[in-house]
Order: sequence, then structure tokens, then C-alpha cells
Amino acid sequence: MTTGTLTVFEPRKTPVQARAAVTVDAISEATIQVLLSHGADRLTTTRVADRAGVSVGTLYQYYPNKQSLLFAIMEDHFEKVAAAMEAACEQACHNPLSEMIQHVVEVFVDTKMERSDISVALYQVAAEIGGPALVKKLARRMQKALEAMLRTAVDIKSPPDELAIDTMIAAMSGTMRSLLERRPSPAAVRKQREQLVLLCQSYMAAATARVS
Amino acid sequence: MTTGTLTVFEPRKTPVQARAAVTVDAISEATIQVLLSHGADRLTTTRVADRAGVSVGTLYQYYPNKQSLLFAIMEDHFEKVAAAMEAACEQACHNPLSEMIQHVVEVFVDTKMERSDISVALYQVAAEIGGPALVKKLARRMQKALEAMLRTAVDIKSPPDELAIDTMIAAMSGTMRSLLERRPSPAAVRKQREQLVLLCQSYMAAATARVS
Amino acid sequence: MTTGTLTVFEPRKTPVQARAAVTVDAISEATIQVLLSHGADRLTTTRVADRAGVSVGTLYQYYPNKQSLLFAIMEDHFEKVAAAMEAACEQACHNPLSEMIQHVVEVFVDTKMERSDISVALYQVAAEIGGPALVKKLARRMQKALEAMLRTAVDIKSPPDELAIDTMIAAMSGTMRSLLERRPSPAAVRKQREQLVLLCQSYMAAATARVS
Amino acid sequence: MTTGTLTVFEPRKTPVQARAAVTVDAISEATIQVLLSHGADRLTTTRVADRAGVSVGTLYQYYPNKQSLLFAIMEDHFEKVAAAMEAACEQACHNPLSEMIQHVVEVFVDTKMERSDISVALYQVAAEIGGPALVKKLARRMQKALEAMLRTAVDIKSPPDELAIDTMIAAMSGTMRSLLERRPSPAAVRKQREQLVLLCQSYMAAATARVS
DNA sequence: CATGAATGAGGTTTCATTCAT
DNA sequence: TATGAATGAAACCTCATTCAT
Repeated sequence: MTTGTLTVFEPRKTPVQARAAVTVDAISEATIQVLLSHGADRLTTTRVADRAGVSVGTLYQYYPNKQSLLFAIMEDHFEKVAAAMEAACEQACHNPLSEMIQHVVEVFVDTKMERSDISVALYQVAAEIGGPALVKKLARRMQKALEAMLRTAVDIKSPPDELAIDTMIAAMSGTMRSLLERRPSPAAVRKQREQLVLLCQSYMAAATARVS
Repeated sequence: MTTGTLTVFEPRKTPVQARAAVTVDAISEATIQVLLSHGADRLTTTRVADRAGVSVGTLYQYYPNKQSLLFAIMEDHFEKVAAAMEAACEQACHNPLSEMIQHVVEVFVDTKMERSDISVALYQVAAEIGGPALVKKLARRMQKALEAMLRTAVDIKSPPDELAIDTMIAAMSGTMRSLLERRPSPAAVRKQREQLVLLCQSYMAAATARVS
Repeated sequence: MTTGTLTVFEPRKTPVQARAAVTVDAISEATIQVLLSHGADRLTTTRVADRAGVSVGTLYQYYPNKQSLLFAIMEDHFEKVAAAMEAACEQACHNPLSEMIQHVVEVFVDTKMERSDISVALYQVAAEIGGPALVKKLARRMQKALEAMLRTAVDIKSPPDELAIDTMIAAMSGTMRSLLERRPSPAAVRKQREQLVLLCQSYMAAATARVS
Repeated sequence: MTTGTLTVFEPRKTPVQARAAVTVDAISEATIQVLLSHGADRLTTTRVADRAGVSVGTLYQYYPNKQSLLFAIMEDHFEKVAAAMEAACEQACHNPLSEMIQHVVEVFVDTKMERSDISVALYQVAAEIGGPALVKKLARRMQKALEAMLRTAVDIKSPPDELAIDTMIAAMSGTMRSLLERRPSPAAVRKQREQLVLLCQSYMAAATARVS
């Protein structure tokens, strides 16, 4: 397919003056806005620059090409999610399994919702940029964090195996994706979050039972 | 975003002659090939026509525009999935809950895998065409079929509520998507299928328990 | 510096229909016109297409990029010059040295003058495209043809050595370049041609004398 | 074509402070470097400034526009060549023709070689800036100096006519250009210099013989 | 004076679509 | 019907130049 190399998307130069930092942020935010209001195929660098209130030239001072715009947002977002999950996992250590899962899933959903616009926007373009590669990286980090946490569960003999954790991550991310793409109301999200907690809890319980 | 109207994407004319049917199929197949080998952003009508062994002009005799190409494939695929699920649901009536789920999930996974290339290809472009709308339609059909089936389960008092069924569909589709995007080996698929069965079984059991 | 690869500049596709051949010629001719009337730095693909009476899109159907436009002309022109020189050399065999040189130099000047516009136009851009490489190829062909001819001179024992022939080629081409860039009148050309003949004759005579 | 006016390209201000002179030199040198390493079409003011270790702003304090950068170098170089030739001509007065020519040609070649990088760099851009005009000026100066010198030749009745001198200048410059563009080794240059001396000597002798 | 962020006109190239043959 | 040449709007991106700091 495409890409494979990630370095192509790296930002072009780090701003040294104060106003430049503002510009970079404005461009980044504008990208999301345009992605949501116009769709991936009508995202043009000119439109982004316009929305950001700068000229195209300025945009290209900080991003080497159109894809790097999207890539930067994705990297940022994934970093945020990964960090939140790692923190959540650490915090939930030494608890019963079901409480662990509840905490972790709630944090996942809440983190995603915090900038649900970004998530939805990214779903549209993930494939065209380094998406899959970054997703894999993110999954590995979550996998590790979850495993470490699960090892400390007070009410199970041994943690679920890798396959089960993998599946749970896929289920969490995938379900969340399906839900977000429906653009749910906050109330709907609350209800769905509850369901996702239940889903993961019951699966983990079942997966653990079979293994131990 | 875009879309909303579905009628724009309808194929231009139904092939009445055998030769035409072959052409249409070739184009459709070529579209998937190109999507997979070149990526969504490098899918051009000329390339598709080339791959299909016809001229652009011919392509435009059967499809009014580029999007209709993709839309037709998606519609087709979704129809196949929906039909398979409806059949599976009917077939699984009057069984214990867990057997029902097992059957349904296995059929879902198998149907998706049968043309996994199409699924993967479509993930890239779903957003740009009538994707969400079709997904919603598909979800409604599955929802209905599942509900009807669940009502006949021999070992539960009342079927899970709408929210739970919805969640299960989102989980099935979403998890499957996450898995397929990793381009798994057939062996890996078999293992993952087992896990997905377990996931849905345990969730449905839990969701039923809470309701009844 | 630049390039090194020559294949990048190859034409994109060979026209199969009759009208296409006309188009290709028109574009080629328009390129020269624009080069001469606007200069190398103001040669734009749009301008060329305009001048040729076609759209940019059409231009790009036959030339993969801007440079290939120029490259095609250069290749063509060099081929013409090389062929003319080879013919001239063959024709001049078995004559006295000075007559050989006269014939060859006159043919060289006349061939260059025939499309002096192209020569002048190319001087501007040779460096930016595969210029040096093609020049070297051309020089080799001329070198070979001249050497073969000189070996048959009836009034010298042994032909001038490679270095001398090389120098004569450089002198012929270089002097011609200097002259052409002054955009001389036909009358001036005639006088200069005579001088160039004399220059080459006396040099070859001197170079031969020293060697033999 | 372009140009015609020469005044546009004059440097903006003469450096009065020592520091400024260093800067101007650095920029000038950087221009040549970039021209040689990146080619004419990738010569940007920013790149030159970078290479020179200053900011674009600073560059524009000393040169009003990009072309003036190149023009200044060319003017400088031509001035050096012209001065060297004038000195050589004066020094060679009152000698036999062939010795005169030898001296003059050797000085020409050596002066060109001293900064052969500049010559090669300039060949790329001469057309885009005031090139032809400057060349004409240079040729006139050389023409004058040569004529004055030739008038003092001790072994000929009358000097060669204007046309012959013109042709010799064209031959010298043109041949040198052809040679330099091949990027020759110092050893090759020595051999070629000898040939060029011979070429000019024999031509001048012939041209004189015919006239007298 | 020096800096480098910002500008935006303008260049190159692509590609969905049409239509004469 | 099939073909493929032609179209041209529109996208991406560069770079000479300015000017606030």
C-alpha cells in the first residue's frame, strides 16, 4: 500500500519565536476543524491555512506536506491516550479484576471523548498516513500497561494471556470507533460507557477463568 | 461532512447482456485491487479501467462517477453480510443463548473473512462515500435479526435490551475491523474468532443477567 | 548537482491516433517558441500549452514533466547534428585534409544554423536537464566519425591524435556557441563560417605536423 | 527575452565597515557553492543565506534581489579576466606573434582556472541575468587589448583584422567553456592549454598570412 | 543592523469527466 | 458500444521578498 516510512511526516522546524508557537497551534487546530467540517477529501492546505488565519506559506514553514499535518495530530492524540492509559493502569494496580477493568475502560472512554472530534476526524485519514504503524505502537503500549496491571489483580491466580488482552484492546478501540462514528450525545456516551465496561469485565472474567 | 443522499451513487444501468455483466464485474474487482495495491488516495478511474482491461469511457458507461464505483462495492458487500447474518439468526433460533451467539459470531467472522480484502479496502473509503448511512442500515437489519433470534432463546426469560444488542454489534464490527486492519494470517483469524465468540457470549450473558 | 538519470525525461506515451501526433509536434514547437520569446526562467508548462493551443492536461499526457519537454528537443536536435556530421565525415573521406575539414565544418555550421533558434534556446537550459550527458554522447559520436574520416586523408601520414580531435570539437562547438549567442545576421554567419573553417584547418594542419 | 538594463542588478550598498565586507564575501562565496552543489534551479536566497551563515534579511541588506547576487559575481569575475588579459597584452607587446599568442592564451586559461568553479557556476545562469551584455563588454575590452598588442608584433606587417580577432576570442572562450564543463583534472587542463595555444597560434598565423 | 516569521503569487502536476471518432 | 485524446479546475507546494521585533 502506502508509506512505511514515518520520518517523512515529521514537522519541518521548531519555532523559536513566541508568535510562531501560536501559529503552529492554530494550524493544528484548524486542521481538525476543517477535517470535521469538510471531510478528509476536501481538506486542502489552503483551506487549513485560511481557517488558521495564516497563509499557505506559513503553514509550509512548519509542516513539510499535507500529510504531516494530519500525522502530527494523530501522534499527539495517540500519545495522550497512551499516557492516560498507562497512568490509569498504574493507578488501578492491586485491585480486584473487575474494578481494574472498570477504571481502565472508563478512563479510555473519557480520554477519547475529551477530544472526540479529533478521534472522529482521525478515523477518516488514518489509513492515508502512518496510521496503522502508530496504531500498532499504541496497542503495544496499552498491552504492556494492561498486562503489568493485571498481574497485580488480587482476585485471580494468573493474568489473562496475551491473546485475550489483545482482543480486549481491539474490542475497546473498535467498539469505541463504531460508537463515535455515530456522533452520540453525551447522555448516550454515558450509557455506552457502562456497557463497554460490562463487556470488558465479563470478557476478562471469562478469559481468566478458562486460563487458570 | 458530505453525503446524506444515497441515490447519487447508484450504478448507471443494469447490464442486460452477458458481456456487459462481465465488464461490470471486472471493473468492480479492479477497483478493489487498486484500492488495496495503491491506496485510496491513488485510486483513479483511469487506473481502475486499466486494471480492468477496459477504457475509461467504458467505465463511465456503467458508473456515473467515481464514488458510485466504491458505493456499489460497499452496498454489495453489506448486503451479503446482512443476508448471511439474517440467515444465521433464523437458523440459530430456539437454542440456548451461548450457542446462538457462537453461531452468529462465527458466521459474521467467516463472512467478513471470505472477502476480507473488500472489507479492508472499504475501510479506507467508507467515510468519503455513503459509508455511515449504509452502516446504519446494516446495523438496523442486524439488530432486528438478532433481537428476533434472541427472543427465542430457550434458556433466558427475556432478551437483552436494545442497548446491549447495539453494543454487541458495535463490538463485533469494531473488533473485526481492528483485527482485519492488522492483516492477520488464517491461523490468527481462527484464534481471534474464538475470542470474539467468547467475548460476545460473556457480554450477552452478563447483559441478560442484569436485565432479567 | 542535478540529474544523472536520463530515463526520467523520456516521453510518457506514444500517440496512437493521428491527431495526437500533431499535438505532440505542436507542443514541441511551442516549447522552443516560448523558450526564445520568454527565456528559460519564464518557461511555464501553462505557457507552452497555451502557445501550442492545447490544455496543460494534454501536455502532460505526452510529457511526464516540464524537463522532459526540453530534453526531448535537445535529444532531437543533437541527433540531427550527430547524423549530419556522420554523413559529412563519410562523404569527405579520401580527400586532402584541408578539404575534409572545410566540408565538415561547413556542414556543422549549416546544420546548427538551420535551426539556430533551437540551439540558442537549448544553451539556456542544457545544464538543468540531461545536458552534459547528452553533450558527451554527441562528442563521442563526432569524435569517432572524425577520426575515421581523418584516417583516410590522402595527404597526411597519420591522423591527429585524440586530444587534437577533442580540442577541435570543443573549439567548433564552443566557438559556434559564442557566435550564436550574439544572434548574428545570415551575412555575419557566412563570414564567421569562413573563419571557423580556417581556424580548424590551420589547427588540424599544425596538430598533424607536430605528430607526424 | 529578458534583461537589457544593467543597473537593476547593482549591489545595494557598498560596505563601509570591515564586518560588512566579510558578510558580503561570505554571501558571494555561498552563492557559488550553492550554485555548484544544488544547481541553478535550486538556488534560493534562503539557501544561500544559510550557507553563508546569515539570515535572509541580512542578505537583502546587501543585495536588492536574487539576480544581483549572481550579477555581482559575474561582473567581478569578468573584471578579473579582463584586467588579466589587458595586463597580459601589454606585457607581451613587441614580441613575435606566436609568443604573444602563447602568453595571452596561457594567461587566459590560467585566470579562468584559478576560479574555475566560478566559471562553471556562472555558465548555468549567465542567460538569466545580464550575461550576454557583460560578455559583449568583456569581448570589447579583450578585442581592444589584443589589437593594440598585435599592432606591435615584430614579425608581421599588419595585424589580423577585427573579424579574426573576434573569432579568436570566441574560440578561446567557447573552447574553454566546453572544456570546463567537463570538469577536467589539472593535468588535463595543462594538456588542453597547450592545444589551445597551438590552435590560436596557427589560426592567427593563417589569418595574418591571408590578410597581408 | 540582524533576524526569521509571514506573505501570496505563481508554478507544476493530477485526475474526474466528456465527446468526437 | 468502445475508445482514448482532450479538458481545465483545483490541488500541492516553493520561494523571492518584506517587516515587526
